[in-house]
Amino acid sequence: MKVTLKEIARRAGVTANTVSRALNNRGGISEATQKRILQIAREMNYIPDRIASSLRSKKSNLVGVMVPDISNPYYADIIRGIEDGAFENGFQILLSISQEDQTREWNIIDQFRSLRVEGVLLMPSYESRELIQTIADLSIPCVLINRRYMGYEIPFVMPDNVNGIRQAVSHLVGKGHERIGFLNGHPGSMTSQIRYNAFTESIRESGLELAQCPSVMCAGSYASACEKTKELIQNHSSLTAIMCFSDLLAFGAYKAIRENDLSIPDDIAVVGFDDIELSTIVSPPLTTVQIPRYNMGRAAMKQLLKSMNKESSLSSGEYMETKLIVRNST
Amino acid sequence: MKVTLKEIARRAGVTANTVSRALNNRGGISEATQKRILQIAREMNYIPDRIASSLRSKKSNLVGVMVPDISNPYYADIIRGIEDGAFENGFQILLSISQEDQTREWNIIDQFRSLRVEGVLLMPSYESRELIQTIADLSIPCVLINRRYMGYEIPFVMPDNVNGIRQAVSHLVGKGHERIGFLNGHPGSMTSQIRYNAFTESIRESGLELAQCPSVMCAGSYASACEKTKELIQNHSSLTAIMCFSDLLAFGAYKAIRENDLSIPDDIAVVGFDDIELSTIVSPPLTTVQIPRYNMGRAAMKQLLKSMNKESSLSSGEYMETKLIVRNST
DNA sequence: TTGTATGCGTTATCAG
DNA sequence: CTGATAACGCATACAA
Repeated sequence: MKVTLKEIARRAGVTANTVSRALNNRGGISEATQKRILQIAREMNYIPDRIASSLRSKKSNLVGVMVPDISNPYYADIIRGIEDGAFENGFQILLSISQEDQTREWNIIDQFRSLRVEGVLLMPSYESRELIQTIADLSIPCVLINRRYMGYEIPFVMPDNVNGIRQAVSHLVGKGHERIGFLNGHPGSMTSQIRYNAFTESIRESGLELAQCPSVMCAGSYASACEKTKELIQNHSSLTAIMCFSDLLAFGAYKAIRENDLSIPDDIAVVGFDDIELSTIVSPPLTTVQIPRYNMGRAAMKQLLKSMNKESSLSSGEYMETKLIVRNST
Repeated sequence: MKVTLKEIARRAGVTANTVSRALNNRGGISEATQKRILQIAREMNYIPDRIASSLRSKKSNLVGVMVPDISNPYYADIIRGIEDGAFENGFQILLSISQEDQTREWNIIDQFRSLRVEGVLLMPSYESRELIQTIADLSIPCVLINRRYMGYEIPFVMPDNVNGIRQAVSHLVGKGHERIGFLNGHPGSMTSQIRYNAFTESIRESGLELAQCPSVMCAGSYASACEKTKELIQNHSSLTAIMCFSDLLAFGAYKAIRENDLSIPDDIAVVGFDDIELSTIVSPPLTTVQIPRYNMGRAAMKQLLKSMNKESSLSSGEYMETKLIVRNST
């Protein structure tokens, strides 16, 4: 049978109310009785019923986390950061996978609301403005990760893409490269645009000729990266380096370069973005821009807690510093 | 303000009860009123309060899923299967990451109980017998994934490791290999034992001499695999093939083989286990034993639903069929 | 077909 | 310091 406050109260010869105060350490109780009650609760293997507790107190201690794809180690690390942050603050996360599917996203938000989450951490898909608008209208505390939406006063945490690209380009330029290609990601993604702009800007800053630094977009998959890289190097045989939107795409580039009987880094140097574990495993190990994923998760949770406590009514954004990791592909 | 049944009832000129029946399509109501109520509910943007509903109905529609590590794409696919299965049956999953940490595991179980999950899907760490015992004692419907515990009547879903290894060994033998090494995983893991036994058994079945087929264990990481493979090929220079516990370890073996200036597959063939995405990306693409991860997740969910409906009081186990994927490493 | 009364397990607000 | 009482939002049983 289920152990309830009432049961414990009966055994302890007090009322449920007193037991509740003892267990929640809410004071207004003598140390002796509290100790006795705690003892009895332990003996009876009591587990508080958070369903009931939430209903009455209107505090669920739940935070909703919506992530597009769990297979991607990129998100996995962020989630770990979020979880640790939540745990330390007595919150539990409700993790839901949207698979970049808008219908699913709406479902997930409804479920979050239905379970009375106290806040949400979102990594929304490309076009989720309406969703974000709804969240805002409902005034559910919210922090965006990886993306920001201009025109909305919603806090966000994302990598400093611009500086990351700049670090990579500077490195290549420092190595003497003057003809650098850019293998970009999915056309619809905001991040693609940001990184592309950062790339052209960095090229300009370095005094290189943009005309010598062509770029292509690919669908975002390994296979598409390989295909597009082939086009890139066949159309621009003078390229000596390729900057990639992500590590995964860099691996596609690896394949393309190899299949053209060129070598890395001697014929073409390659730089990735993300620093996933795999980057140390491939050969040659990939030079890449590291994103502090775990810390991004923690930072997001921290911001959310602030929002929830209404500490800052002003929306605040945070750009996380990237770091260039030099390995043997450059 | 929060929209409740009562609010809707007031607007519709009925009682909360009637609204409840309308929304839950529970019958005993005229089509006209139901329609009207649904309409009003939609207009008011009503979201059912599952906290309250659970408390009263004693049905949370929640299933707890405990997974050791979310970074591992192996688990990610299983989780997708679970989620899809849950979704189709009106359940939501509560996903928690144990990080193979026992304390955390206990915490997670307590949280599951606290939120009144109706069942749990567990991928427990090496030594969690006590935990499993507790679950059993509480008679919480439960299905284990990847592991089974002898002596407990708990349903499980796991890959057919024995046949998987057999498929791989047969393949190698068919290619003419007679000296096959086995790079095993973490010593404490049950799966390591199973696969090791399956390996020696397969070698015997194939008529090969076990003495020519040495095996080593490694800590389970990429680096440890590399190190142990070096030892293996240095101590047994006649080896022409290595069967690996997992794809990740196979990549460690790749590195070791390369650093010994040997080539894959000409000098040494390599077979992995799991078929993670990466296997197609490395070069040469890895021959490996595919585990139907997504379907394992679905199967586990299916079993759990059965347990929850008490359809089968008998514990049932399920071994999922593996499939050899031949690529260029053999 | 609909309404009324009751309780799920807990916490909040009083009063004692 | 402790107890009595009500309320959270919903679903169940029964009455009308």
